[in-house]
Amino acid sequence: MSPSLQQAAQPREGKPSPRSFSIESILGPDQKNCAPPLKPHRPWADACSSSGKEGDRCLPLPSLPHGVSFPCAVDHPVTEERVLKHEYYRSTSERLSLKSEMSWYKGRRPRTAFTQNQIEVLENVFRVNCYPGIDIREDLAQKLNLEEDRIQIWFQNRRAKLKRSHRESQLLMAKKNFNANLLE
Amino acid sequence: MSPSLQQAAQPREGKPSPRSFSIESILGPDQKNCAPPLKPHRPWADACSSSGKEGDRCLPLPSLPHGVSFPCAVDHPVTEERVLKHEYYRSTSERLSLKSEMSWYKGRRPRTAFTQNQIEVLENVFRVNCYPGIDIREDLAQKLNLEEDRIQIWFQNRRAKLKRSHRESQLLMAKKNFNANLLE
DNA sequence: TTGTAATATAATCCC
DNA sequence: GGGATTATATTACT
Repeated sequence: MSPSLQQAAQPREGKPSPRSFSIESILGPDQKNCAPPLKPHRPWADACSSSGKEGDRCLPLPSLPHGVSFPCAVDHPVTEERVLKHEYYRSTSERLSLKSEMSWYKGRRPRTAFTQNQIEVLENVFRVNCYPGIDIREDLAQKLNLEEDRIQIWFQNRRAKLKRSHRESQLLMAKKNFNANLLE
Repeated sequence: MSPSLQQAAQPREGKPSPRSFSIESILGPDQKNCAPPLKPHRPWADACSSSGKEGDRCLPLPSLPHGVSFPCAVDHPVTEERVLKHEYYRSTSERLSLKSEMSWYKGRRPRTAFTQNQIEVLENVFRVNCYPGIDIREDLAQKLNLEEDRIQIWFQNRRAKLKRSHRESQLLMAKKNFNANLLE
């Protein structure tokens, strides 16, 4: 136990005001049934509500009218932040067999299909610079008629891919060397 | 040379270009945000340098078939040579100039995977106080068997996340109100 | 089944 | 501390 920090929790920054609480009370008894973390972060999803097409079934969003204030000292219900994605998916797994019902389970941006030309340009840029700054990305976005966000994600994934492939080839080489040594 | 993608070329600013690539005119002037440099103290990165065992976290590095270089920043032989000696750019001020060419990042701490329980506790504390002082963090660290540093970073990221979600829901509401006004 | 766009978040840089 | 960005791990779609 650390009795000393019951409420010694005073940030020297003097920022927000914590209340008195003990970690024990938090760590303590029930730490199950607590809050599901996370939030969606899907800006494009609001298109659903205005399109009217499959609007209301688009998101598993709970009540959103949330006027949560940021300095989170007191009463903010983190709980409402989102319905946990995986749980949601799993609980509706039966429905997934029906393709026609799929649409309402997607809280995900529709996968972008890059054209051959777009990929070519991106690859060429990547070859020279795999960390394009914001201005380059914007420029590319405009020229390729893509959102800047797609570009950024693309580079991110591309770097990951490069790294992966490199790692693999390294492994392969290591194995080769290993075998070669055995043969000596 | 890539015949079909000249379209991407838009000489916005003149800058030294590695090659006669048309696209590189786009990315020539890349200033910042390129490769993450190194931080002074990273105990966990020890294994990375020099020793034969290239940690999996240490980036894919110049151990490719010699002569074949990395697709990124290929046109900087000097750089690549330097790269071979980790200590070199790690300790020199020159590393700043290498920054934009260093696409590989060596000493990153392995990503921590928190357990469900750790997250629950952290979330619970966060709900009460999202700016825990050093003493609380230390206590948490001890109780959750984590480094205090992990805790601090967690809270930092958690605050960022909250802020983001708050910002987004505000935006959403604004849009809704906007649409509602249109319908009146 | 594979490849990869998208997502979530820990770690890092820079102010 | 915050903002922006990166690396990384994972998910899910084609």
